[in-house]
Amino acid sequence: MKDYLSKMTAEQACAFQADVMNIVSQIPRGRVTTYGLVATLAGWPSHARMVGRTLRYTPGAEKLPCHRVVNSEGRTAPGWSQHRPLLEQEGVAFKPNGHVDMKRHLWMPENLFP
DNA sequence: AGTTTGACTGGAG
DNA sequence: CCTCCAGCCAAAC
Repeated sequence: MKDYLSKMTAEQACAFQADVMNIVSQIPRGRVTTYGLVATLAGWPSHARMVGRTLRYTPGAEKLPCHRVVNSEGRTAPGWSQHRPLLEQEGVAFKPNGHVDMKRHLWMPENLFP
């Protein structure tokens, strides 16, 4: 479970990874979410960077709609030229500044915070 | 064992 | 809006 006082064990890291994959796979078409939010949903707040790493390096992530994950400001991943086009072809609107219009596309599960 | 490195974040300038 | 920075934390050096 959440254990902010010690490092992740191999099992926790694996579970975290699985949770991230599971959460990302549920993002509806044409919607987006953020790294930090995914980390929180997985039960590990403050691990946004870990989410990014998981989506980039974990085999199997390519099958997921990982392009529907952007940073908290609605910016696309640096060094990934296809990120923006992939979203645009799903109907995601970008603001003039090149950021995703989060107001319109940010997705959150229904039963997030009881 | 100490340092650097990010598909991150929020705030300052 | 942009860049820079401290805080963040597991992984890779």
